[in-house]
Amino acid sequence: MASEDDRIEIDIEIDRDAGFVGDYLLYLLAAASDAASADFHAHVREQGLRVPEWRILACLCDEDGQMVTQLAQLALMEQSHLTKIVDQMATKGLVKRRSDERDRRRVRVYLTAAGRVLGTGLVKKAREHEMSIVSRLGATDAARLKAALKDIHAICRGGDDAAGRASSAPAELEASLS
Amino acid sequence: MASEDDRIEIDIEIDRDAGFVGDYLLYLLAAASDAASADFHAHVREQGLRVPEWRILACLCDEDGQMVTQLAQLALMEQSHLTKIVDQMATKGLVKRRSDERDRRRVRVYLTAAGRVLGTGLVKKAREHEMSIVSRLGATDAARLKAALKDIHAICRGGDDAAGRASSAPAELEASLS
DNA sequence: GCGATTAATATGAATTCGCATATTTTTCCC
DNA sequence: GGGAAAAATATGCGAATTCATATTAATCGC
Repeated sequence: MASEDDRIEIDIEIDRDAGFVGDYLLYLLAAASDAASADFHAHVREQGLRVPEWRILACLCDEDGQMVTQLAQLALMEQSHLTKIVDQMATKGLVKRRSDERDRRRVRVYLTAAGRVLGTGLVKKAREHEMSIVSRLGATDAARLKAALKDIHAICRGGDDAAGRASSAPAELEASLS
Repeated sequence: MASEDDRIEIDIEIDRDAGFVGDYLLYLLAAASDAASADFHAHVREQGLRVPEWRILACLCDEDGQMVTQLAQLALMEQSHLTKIVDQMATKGLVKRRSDERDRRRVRVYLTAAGRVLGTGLVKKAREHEMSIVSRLGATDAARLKAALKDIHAICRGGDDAAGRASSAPAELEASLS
Protein backbone atom coordinates (compact mmCIF):
# COMPACT_ATOMS: atom_id res chain seq x y z
CA MET A 1 0.00 0.00 0.00
CA ALA A 2 3.06 2.23 0.13
CA SER A 3 4.75 3.36 -3.06
CA GLU A 4 2.69 2.13 -5.93
CA ASP A 5 2.82 5.02 -8.31
CA ASP A 6 4.74 8.13 -7.47
CA ARG A 7 4.84 9.71 -10.88
CA ILE A 8 3.87 13.32 -10.86
CA GLU A 9 0.73 13.48 -12.89
CA ILE A 10 0.32 16.66 -14.83
CA ASP A 11 -3.30 17.55 -14.56
CA ILE A 12 -2.99 21.01 -15.96
CA GLU A 13 -4.29 20.79 -19.45
CA ILE A 14 -3.00 23.56 -21.60
CA ASP A 15 -5.50 23.70 -24.41
CA ARG A 16 -4.13 26.32 -26.71
CA ASP A 17 -6.91 25.67 -29.15
CA ALA A 18 -9.02 27.51 -26.61
CA GLY A 19 -12.55 26.50 -25.98
CA PHE A 20 -15.42 28.88 -26.17
CA VAL A 21 -14.75 31.49 -23.52
CA GLY A 22 -11.14 32.09 -24.50
CA ASP A 23 -12.25 33.79 -27.68
CA TYR A 24 -15.69 35.01 -26.71
CA LEU A 25 -15.95 38.75 -27.10
CA LEU A 26 -18.12 39.36 -24.03
CA TYR A 27 -15.74 37.35 -21.90
CA LEU A 28 -12.69 39.09 -23.27
CA LEU A 29 -14.26 42.44 -22.51
CA ALA A 30 -15.10 41.49 -18.95
CA ALA A 31 -11.74 39.84 -18.34
CA ALA A 32 -9.77 42.73 -19.81
CA SER A 33 -11.79 45.23 -17.82
CA ASP A 34 -11.22 43.31 -14.61
CA ALA A 35 -7.53 42.81 -15.18
CA ALA A 36 -6.90 46.37 -16.29
CA SER A 37 -8.75 47.84 -13.33
CA ALA A 38 -7.38 45.64 -10.57
CA ASP A 39 -4.24 47.69 -9.99
CA PHE A 40 -5.88 51.04 -9.87
CA HIS A 41 -8.84 49.86 -7.85
CA ALA A 42 -6.40 48.65 -5.22
CA HIS A 43 -4.93 52.12 -5.14
CA VAL A 44 -8.39 53.61 -4.78
CA ARG A 45 -9.12 51.42 -1.80
CA GLU A 46 -5.84 52.41 -0.21
CA GLN A 47 -7.13 55.96 -0.31
CA GLY A 48 -10.08 54.86 1.79
CA LEU A 49 -12.52 54.97 -1.12
CA ARG A 50 -14.51 52.21 -2.66
CA VAL A 51 -14.64 51.80 -6.41
CA PRO A 52 -18.16 53.19 -6.89
CA GLU A 53 -17.15 56.25 -4.91
CA TRP A 54 -14.16 56.79 -7.14
CA ARG A 55 -16.36 56.51 -10.20
CA ILE A 56 -18.69 59.15 -8.88
CA LEU A 57 -15.85 61.47 -7.98
CA ALA A 58 -14.39 61.10 -11.45
CA CYS A 59 -17.72 61.83 -13.12
CA LEU A 60 -18.24 64.89 -10.96
CA CYS A 61 -14.76 66.17 -11.66
CA ASP A 62 -15.72 66.07 -15.33
CA GLU A 63 -18.96 67.88 -14.72
CA ASP A 64 -20.03 69.03 -11.32
CA GLY A 65 -23.65 69.18 -10.24
CA GLN A 66 -25.01 66.26 -12.23
CA MET A 67 -28.42 64.76 -11.64
CA VAL A 68 -28.71 61.50 -9.78
CA THR A 69 -30.06 59.47 -12.69
CA GLN A 70 -27.56 60.94 -15.14
CA LEU A 71 -24.74 60.19 -12.77
CA ALA A 72 -25.90 56.64 -12.22
CA GLN A 73 -25.90 55.89 -15.93
CA LEU A 74 -22.51 57.43 -16.38
CA ALA A 75 -21.06 55.64 -13.38
CA LEU A 76 -22.49 52.33 -14.58
CA MET A 77 -24.62 51.61 -11.58
CA GLU A 78 -28.26 51.55 -10.60
CA GLN A 79 -29.98 54.70 -9.50
CA SER A 80 -30.94 53.40 -6.08
CA HIS A 81 -27.43 52.23 -5.47
CA LEU A 82 -25.99 55.56 -6.49
CA THR A 83 -28.38 57.31 -4.13
CA LYS A 84 -27.03 55.24 -1.27
CA ILE A 85 -23.42 55.84 -2.15
CA VAL A 86 -24.04 59.55 -2.44
CA ASP A 87 -25.47 59.35 1.08
CA GLN A 88 -22.23 57.87 2.32
CA MET A 89 -20.09 60.30 0.40
CA ALA A 90 -22.12 63.18 1.77
CA THR A 91 -21.52 61.86 5.26
CA LYS A 92 -17.82 61.68 4.51
CA GLY A 93 -17.96 65.26 3.31
CA LEU A 94 -16.98 64.51 -0.27
CA VAL A 95 -20.16 65.67 -1.98
CA LYS A 96 -23.29 67.63 -1.19
CA ARG A 97 -26.79 67.54 -2.59
CA ARG A 98 -28.77 70.50 -3.78
CA SER A 99 -32.15 70.32 -5.40
CA ASP A 100 -32.47 71.90 -8.80
CA GLU A 101 -34.20 75.27 -8.70
CA ARG A 102 -36.05 74.84 -11.98
CA ASP A 103 -37.24 71.32 -11.32
CA ARG A 104 -37.38 70.42 -7.71
CA ARG A 105 -37.74 66.72 -8.42
CA ARG A 106 -34.16 66.75 -9.51
CA VAL A 107 -31.32 66.48 -7.08
CA ARG A 108 -27.94 67.66 -8.21
CA VAL A 109 -24.77 66.36 -6.69
CA TYR A 110 -21.85 68.71 -6.16
CA LEU A 111 -18.30 68.13 -5.03
CA THR A 112 -17.19 69.70 -1.81
CA ALA A 113 -13.75 71.23 -1.66
CA ALA A 114 -12.44 68.05 -0.07
CA GLY A 115 -14.13 65.93 -2.72
CA ARG A 116 -12.59 67.97 -5.49
CA VAL A 117 -9.13 67.67 -4.02
CA LEU A 118 -9.42 63.94 -3.62
CA GLY A 119 -11.00 63.49 -7.04
CA THR A 120 -8.47 65.64 -8.83
CA GLY A 121 -5.63 63.73 -7.25
CA LEU A 122 -7.08 60.40 -8.23
CA VAL A 123 -7.81 61.51 -11.77
CA LYS A 124 -4.19 62.48 -12.11
CA LYS A 125 -3.11 59.09 -10.81
CA ALA A 126 -5.56 57.41 -13.14
CA ARG A 127 -4.11 59.23 -16.12
CA GLU A 128 -0.63 58.12 -15.17
CA HIS A 129 -1.76 54.56 -14.71
CA GLU A 130 -3.57 54.62 -18.01
CA MET A 131 -0.48 55.92 -19.71
CA SER A 132 1.55 53.06 -18.36
CA ILE A 133 -0.88 50.59 -19.88
CA VAL A 134 -1.13 52.47 -23.15
CA SER A 135 2.62 52.61 -23.49
CA ARG A 136 2.91 48.89 -22.98
CA LEU A 137 0.17 48.27 -25.50
CA GLY A 138 1.49 50.74 -28.03
CA ALA A 139 -0.09 54.10 -28.76
CA THR A 140 -1.57 53.09 -32.08
CA ASP A 141 -3.15 49.90 -30.83
CA ALA A 142 -4.44 51.74 -27.79
CA ALA A 143 -6.10 54.38 -29.92
CA ARG A 144 -7.68 51.70 -32.09
CA LEU A 145 -8.82 49.86 -28.99
CA LYS A 146 -10.47 52.93 -27.54
CA ALA A 147 -12.25 53.63 -30.79
CA ALA A 148 -13.49 50.06 -30.98
CA LEU A 149 -14.73 50.20 -27.40
CA LYS A 150 -16.66 53.36 -28.13
CA ASP A 151 -18.13 51.65 -31.17
CA ILE A 152 -19.17 48.64 -29.13
CA HIS A 153 -20.81 50.90 -26.62
CA ALA A 154 -22.66 52.79 -29.31
CA ILE A 155 -23.73 49.62 -31.08
CA CYS A 156 -24.91 47.77 -28.02
CA ARG A 157 -26.84 50.49 -26.34
CA GLY A 158 -30.53 50.08 -27.03
CA GLY A 159 -30.97 46.96 -24.99
CA ASP A 160 -31.57 49.42 -22.18
CA ASP A 161 -33.79 52.06 -23.66
CA ALA A 162 -34.34 51.10 -27.28
CA ALA A 163 -32.39 53.56 -29.39
CA GLY A 164 -32.49 56.09 -26.59
CA ARG A 165 -31.33 59.39 -27.96
CA ALA A 166 -31.61 62.84 -26.46
CA SER A 167 -31.31 63.69 -22.82
CA SER A 168 -30.42 60.39 -21.26
CA ALA A 169 -27.33 59.65 -23.30
CA PRO A 170 -24.05 60.02 -21.44
CA ALA A 171 -22.68 62.85 -23.50
CA GLU A 172 -19.02 61.89 -23.42
CA LEU A 173 -19.64 58.65 -25.20
CA GLU A 174 -21.70 60.20 -27.94
CA ALA A 175 -18.79 62.25 -29.06
CA SER A 176 -16.18 61.11 -31.53
CA LEU A 177 -18.05 58.06 -32.62
CA SER A 178 -17.29 58.60 -36.28
CA MET B 1 -45.88 86.44 -9.34
CA ALA B 2 -47.31 84.40 -12.17
CA SER B 3 -45.51 84.33 -15.52
CA GLU B 4 -42.18 85.96 -15.05
CA ASP B 5 -39.90 83.83 -17.16
CA ASP B 6 -41.19 80.87 -19.11
CA ARG B 7 -38.24 80.29 -21.39
CA ILE B 8 -37.24 76.68 -21.57
CA GLU B 9 -33.77 76.53 -20.19
CA ILE B 10 -31.59 73.91 -21.78
CA ASP B 11 -29.61 72.42 -18.96
CA ILE B 12 -28.26 69.49 -20.85
CA GLU B 13 -24.72 70.34 -21.65
CA ILE B 14 -23.37 68.38 -24.54
CA ASP B 15 -19.67 68.60 -24.08
CA ARG B 16 -18.26 66.84 -27.07
CA ASP B 17 -14.77 67.73 -25.97
CA ALA B 18 -15.35 65.02 -23.40
CA GLY B 19 -13.90 65.26 -19.98
CA PHE B 20 -11.80 62.62 -18.40
CA VAL B 21 -13.97 59.54 -18.23
CA GLY B 22 -15.16 59.74 -21.83
CA ASP B 23 -11.72 58.78 -23.07
CA TYR B 24 -10.37 56.88 -20.09
CA LEU B 25 -9.39 53.37 -21.07
CA LEU B 26 -10.57 51.68 -17.88
CA TYR B 27 -13.92 53.39 -18.15
CA LEU B 28 -14.31 52.52 -21.81
CA LEU B 29 -13.56 48.89 -21.02
CA ALA B 30 -16.10 48.75 -18.23
CA ALA B 31 -18.74 50.63 -20.19
CA ALA B 32 -18.28 48.54 -23.30
CA SER B 33 -18.38 45.34 -21.29
CA ASP B 34 -21.59 46.41 -19.57
CA ALA B 35 -23.29 47.54 -22.73
CA ALA B 36 -22.25 44.52 -24.76
CA SER B 37 -23.37 42.07 -22.11
CA ALA B 38 -26.71 43.63 -21.20
CA ASP B 39 -28.67 41.93 -23.97
CA PHE B 40 -27.36 38.48 -23.46
CA HIS B 41 -27.48 38.67 -19.70
CA ALA B 42 -31.16 39.46 -19.99
CA HIS B 43 -31.57 36.32 -22.06
CA VAL B 44 -29.66 34.33 -19.44
CA ARG B 45 -31.98 35.52 -16.71
CA GLU B 46 -34.98 34.61 -18.82
CA GLN B 47 -33.65 31.06 -18.74
CA GLY B 48 -33.85 31.15 -14.97
CA LEU B 49 -30.09 31.49 -14.54
CA ARG B 50 -28.11 34.27 -13.01
CA VAL B 51 -25.07 35.64 -14.76
CA PRO B 52 -22.48 33.98 -12.52
CA GLU B 53 -24.19 30.65 -13.11
CA TRP B 54 -24.01 31.14 -16.83
CA ARG B 55 -20.32 31.94 -16.58
CA ILE B 56 -19.69 28.76 -14.67
CA LEU B 57 -21.68 26.68 -17.11
CA ALA B 58 -19.74 28.15 -20.01
CA CYS B 59 -16.41 27.47 -18.36
CA LEU B 60 -17.39 23.90 -17.60
CA CYS B 61 -18.61 23.35 -21.12
CA ASP B 62 -15.12 24.27 -22.24
CA GLU B 63 -13.48 22.00 -19.75
CA ASP B 64 -15.43 19.83 -17.40
CA GLY B 65 -14.22 18.94 -13.93
CA GLN B 66 -12.29 22.07 -13.10
CA MET B 67 -11.05 22.89 -9.63
CA VAL B 68 -12.92 25.46 -7.57
CA THR B 69 -10.11 27.99 -7.43
CA GLN B 70 -9.29 27.59 -11.12
CA LEU B 71 -12.93 28.02 -12.01
CA ALA B 72 -13.27 31.12 -9.87
CA GLN B 73 -10.37 32.82 -11.62
CA LEU B 74 -11.68 31.90 -15.02
CA ALA B 75 -15.21 33.01 -14.19
CA LEU B 76 -13.92 36.29 -12.79
CA MET B 77 -15.28 35.88 -9.30
CA GLU B 78 -14.07 35.24 -5.79
CA GLN B 79 -13.49 31.73 -4.61
CA SER B 80 -15.95 31.89 -1.73
CA HIS B 81 -18.59 33.29 -4.00
CA LEU B 82 -18.04 30.58 -6.53
CA THR B 83 -18.35 27.96 -3.83
CA LYS B 84 -21.76 29.30 -2.93
CA ILE B 85 -22.96 29.47 -6.49
CA VAL B 86 -21.80 25.93 -7.08
CA ASP B 87 -23.90 24.97 -4.05
CA GLN B 88 -26.96 26.47 -5.65
CA MET B 89 -26.22 24.96 -9.02
CA ALA B 90 -25.75 21.58 -7.41
CA THR B 91 -29.14 21.97 -5.73
CA LYS B 92 -30.65 22.84 -9.10
CA GLY B 93 -29.04 19.73 -10.52
CA LEU B 94 -26.80 21.54 -12.98
CA VAL B 95 -23.43 20.49 -11.58
CA LYS B 96 -22.01 17.99 -9.13
CA ARG B 97 -18.89 18.01 -6.99
CA ARG B 98 -16.36 15.26 -6.76
CA SER B 99 -13.15 15.44 -4.80
CA ASP B 100 -9.95 14.85 -6.71
CA GLU B 101 -8.52 11.38 -6.14
CA ARG B 102 -4.89 12.47 -6.26
CA ASP B 103 -5.29 15.47 -3.99
CA ARG B 104 -8.29 15.30 -1.76
CA ARG B 105 -8.10 18.99 -0.86
CA ARG B 106 -9.22 19.72 -4.37
CA VAL B 107 -12.85 19.64 -5.35
CA ARG B 108 -13.67 19.27 -8.99
CA VAL B 109 -16.91 20.51 -10.46
CA TYR B 110 -18.64 18.50 -13.16
CA LEU B 111 -21.64 19.21 -15.31
CA THR B 112 -24.67 16.99 -14.94
CA ALA B 113 -26.51 15.93 -18.06
CA ALA B 114 -29.02 18.71 -17.49
CA GLY B 115 -26.24 21.21 -16.93
CA ARG B 116 -24.56 20.23 -20.15
CA VAL B 117 -27.77 20.57 -22.12
CA LEU B 118 -28.48 24.01 -20.71
CA GLY B 119 -24.89 25.13 -21.09
CA THR B 120 -24.57 23.91 -24.63
CA GLY B 121 -27.74 25.68 -25.62
CA LEU B 122 -26.61 28.94 -24.07
CA VAL B 123 -23.18 28.73 -25.63
CA LYS B 124 -24.84 28.38 -29.00
CA LYS B 125 -27.01 31.42 -28.31
CA ALA B 126 -23.97 33.31 -27.10
CA ARG B 127 -22.13 32.56 -30.33
CA GLU B 128 -25.04 33.85 -32.34
CA HIS B 129 -25.29 36.97 -30.24
CA GLU B 130 -21.58 37.55 -30.52
CA MET B 131 -21.78 37.19 -34.25
CA SER B 132 -24.44 39.85 -34.44
CA ILE B 133 -22.18 42.27 -32.63
CA VAL B 134 -19.14 41.31 -34.63
CA SER B 135 -20.99 41.79 -37.88
CA ARG B 136 -22.10 45.25 -36.86
CA LEU B 137 -18.59 46.12 -35.80
CA GLY B 138 -16.95 44.62 -38.83
CA ALA B 139 -14.98 41.39 -38.85
CA THR B 140 -11.59 43.04 -39.15
CA ASP B 141 -12.15 45.51 -36.35
CA ALA B 142 -13.61 42.78 -34.21
CA ALA B 143 -10.57 40.60 -34.69
CA ARG B 144 -8.30 43.51 -33.83
CA LEU B 145 -10.40 44.27 -30.79
CA LYS B 146 -10.19 40.72 -29.51
CA ALA B 147 -6.45 40.69 -29.98
CA ALA B 148 -6.09 43.97 -28.12
CA LEU B 149 -8.26 42.72 -25.28
CA LYS B 150 -6.11 39.63 -24.94
CA ASP B 151 -3.06 41.86 -24.89
CA ILE B 152 -4.54 44.05 -22.18
CA HIS B 153 -5.32 41.00 -20.14
CA ALA B 154 -1.82 39.64 -20.55
CA ILE B 155 -0.22 42.99 -19.77
CA CYS B 156 -2.29 43.78 -16.74
CA ARG B 157 -2.20 40.48 -14.99
CA GLY B 158 0.39 40.56 -12.25
CA GLY B 159 -1.46 42.93 -9.98
CA ASP B 160 -3.03 39.74 -8.70
CA ASP B 161 -0.18 37.34 -8.37
CA ALA B 162 2.89 39.17 -9.65
CA ALA B 163 3.82 37.64 -12.99
CA GLY B 164 2.00 34.45 -12.08
CA ARG B 165 2.97 31.82 -14.55
CA ALA B 166 2.37 28.12 -14.38
CA SER B 167 -0.61 26.44 -12.87
CA SER B 168 -2.86 29.29 -11.96
CA ALA B 169 -3.08 30.94 -15.34
CA PRO B 170 -6.39 30.59 -17.14
CA ALA B 171 -5.13 28.53 -20.02
CA GLU B 172 -7.40 29.89 -22.74
CA LEU B 173 -6.08 33.37 -22.38
CA GLU B 174 -2.47 32.32 -22.51
CA ALA B 175 -2.89 31.04 -26.00
CA SER B 176 -2.54 33.10 -29.13
CA LEU B 177 -1.04 36.08 -27.45
CA SER B 178 1.59 36.51 -30.15
C1' DG C 1 7.60 9.27 9.70
C1' DC C 2 6.20 13.52 12.69
C1' DG C 3 5.25 18.32 13.38
C1' DA C 4 5.09 22.80 11.08
C1' DT C 5 3.88 25.13 7.06
C1' DT C 6 1.32 25.72 2.93
C1' DA C 7 -2.63 24.75 -0.26
C1' DA C 8 -7.65 24.21 -1.34
C1' DT C 9 -12.14 24.79 -0.04
C1' DA C 10 -15.92 26.04 3.07
C1' DT C 11 -18.37 28.87 6.44
C1' DG C 12 -20.33 33.05 8.82
C1' DA C 13 -20.97 37.77 9.48
C1' DA C 14 -21.14 42.25 7.46
C1' DT C 15 -21.81 44.93 3.50
C1' DT C 16 -23.27 45.98 -1.03
C1' DC C 17 -26.39 45.66 -4.61
C1' DG C 18 -30.73 45.44 -7.17
C1' DC C 19 -35.65 45.10 -7.58
C1' DA C 20 -40.08 46.73 -6.53
C1' DT C 21 -42.35 50.40 -4.95
C1' DA C 22 -43.34 54.78 -2.26
C1' DT C 23 -42.90 59.76 -2.43
C1' DT C 24 -42.59 64.24 -4.28
C1' DT C 25 -42.78 67.43 -8.03
C1' DT C 26 -43.89 68.52 -12.70
C1' DT C 27 -46.24 68.21 -17.10
C1' DC C 28 -50.01 67.22 -19.95
C1' DC C 29 -54.71 67.50 -21.34
C1' DC C 30 -59.32 68.83 -20.98
C1' DG D 1 -56.75 75.55 -13.28
C1' DG D 2 -57.50 70.74 -11.69
C1' DG D 3 -56.78 66.00 -11.88
C1' DA D 4 -54.38 62.13 -14.29
C1' DA D 5 -50.08 60.58 -16.05
C1' DA D 6 -45.10 60.95 -16.03
C1' DA D 7 -40.46 61.98 -14.16
C1' DA D 8 -36.86 62.01 -10.53
C1' DT D 9 -35.42 60.36 -6.36
C1' DA D 10 -35.65 57.68 -2.08
C1' DT D 11 -36.69 53.59 0.76
C1' DG D 12 -37.17 48.72 2.31
C1' DC D 13 -36.05 44.31 1.85
C1' DG D 14 -34.09 40.16 -0.02
C1' DA D 15 -30.33 38.30 -2.52
C1' DA D 16 -25.61 38.65 -3.89
C1' DT D 17 -20.91 39.61 -2.82
C1' DT D 18 -16.97 40.15 -0.02
C1' DC D 19 -13.81 39.58 3.91
C1' DA D 20 -11.83 37.16 7.46
C1' DT D 21 -11.24 32.90 9.14
C1' DA D 22 -12.12 27.89 10.00
C1' DT D 23 -11.40 23.34 8.27
C1' DT D 24 -9.28 19.67 5.97
C1' DA D 25 -5.59 17.69 3.31
C1' DA D 26 -0.98 17.59 1.44
C1' DT D 27 4.00 18.85 1.43
C1' DC D 28 8.35 20.06 3.39
C1' DG D 29 12.19 19.81 6.70
C1' DC D 30 14.33 17.28 9.91
